[in-house]
Amino acid sequence: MLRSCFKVIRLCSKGCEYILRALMELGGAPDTERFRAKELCAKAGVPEAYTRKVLHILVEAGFLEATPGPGGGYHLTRPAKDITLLEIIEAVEGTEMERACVMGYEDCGGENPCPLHEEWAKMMSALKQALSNMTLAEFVKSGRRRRADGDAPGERR
Amino acid sequence: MLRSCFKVIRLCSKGCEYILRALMELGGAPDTERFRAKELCAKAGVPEAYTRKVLHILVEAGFLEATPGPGGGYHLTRPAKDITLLEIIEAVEGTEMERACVMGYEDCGGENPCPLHEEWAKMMSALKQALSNMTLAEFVKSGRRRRADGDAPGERR
DNA sequence: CAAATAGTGGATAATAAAGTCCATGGAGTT
DNA sequence: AACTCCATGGACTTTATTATCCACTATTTG
Repeated sequence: MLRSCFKVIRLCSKGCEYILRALMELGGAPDTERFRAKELCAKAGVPEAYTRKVLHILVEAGFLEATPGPGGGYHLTRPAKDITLLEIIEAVEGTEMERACVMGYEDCGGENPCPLHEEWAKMMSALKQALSNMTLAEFVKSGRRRRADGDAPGERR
Repeated sequence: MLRSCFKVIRLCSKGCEYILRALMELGGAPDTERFRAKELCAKAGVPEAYTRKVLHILVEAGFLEATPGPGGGYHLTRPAKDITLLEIIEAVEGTEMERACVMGYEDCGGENPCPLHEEWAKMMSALKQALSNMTLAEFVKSGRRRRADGDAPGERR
């Protein structure tokens, strides 16, 4: 193995990972309740300063609305059951994710696919399917089940 | 999107990408023929010095044998049709790839899975399946089809 | 209006990954 | 033995990603 070896096969960047972990902590009434970045990040055990940036992305993308000042915070602009994980991930990571060639060819696709193109395309399609089938509401709910099983988040690595 | 934004959803590291691209250039008689790192990397359009490291990994892993000196180079230790892509990728990347939690939880799995654990596990399993179904021989062959379609490798990004 | 709270934005630091360089050493050649 | 070819190994540089800091602005509360 290469000495400085990677986290290979990643669904998404750290930033995206963090926002997912944070959102998972939304808790009972994710639709209406306001939450503050500080608290949420603390609960989720993710770096606040960094995760804030991602929260801001979600504001710009229209998923969240931000209110400054005392009593402020973020809240969802639409019900959690109408937001899919795919939407969130794509908002954070961009939508080129499925376009990138696994083997790094710039021109991969169409009549000039890399040997893995077909398989990878299938894979990505299944992945998108799965992610678009899971709503934020469901996601938060299974997160709560997780916590209920007794767990401290903990950092990877 | 986060400004300095990643290549997300990666099958593997650059090093692994390079070795795949290089191996794809093995050409007609991948079983017997010796090849030199320099030529292969040039053909594949991948950075030689870096890819050499990965070649060496494959030597240590027993896939390749290296012969120094004039007329030397590398050659496969077993027929290309008996080597799967999964083997190669795992040799380069290590086998922990499927163990890593998508959401970055260290303790994900078993009775305490993250909300995406199930889906991701299915995905990874399908991926491994696909990669273990493709032999290096087939891989090289489809690579040749690719080149025949007229392409210059080109760098990503 | 002042004070406190929260998000915004930019600059910068730290870490990890990718990539390069060069000296070393083995293997054939003359 | 001297020379050349080619893989090896380690140190080093560069770039990308992750992470933090701090000054700034908006908004509510007293």
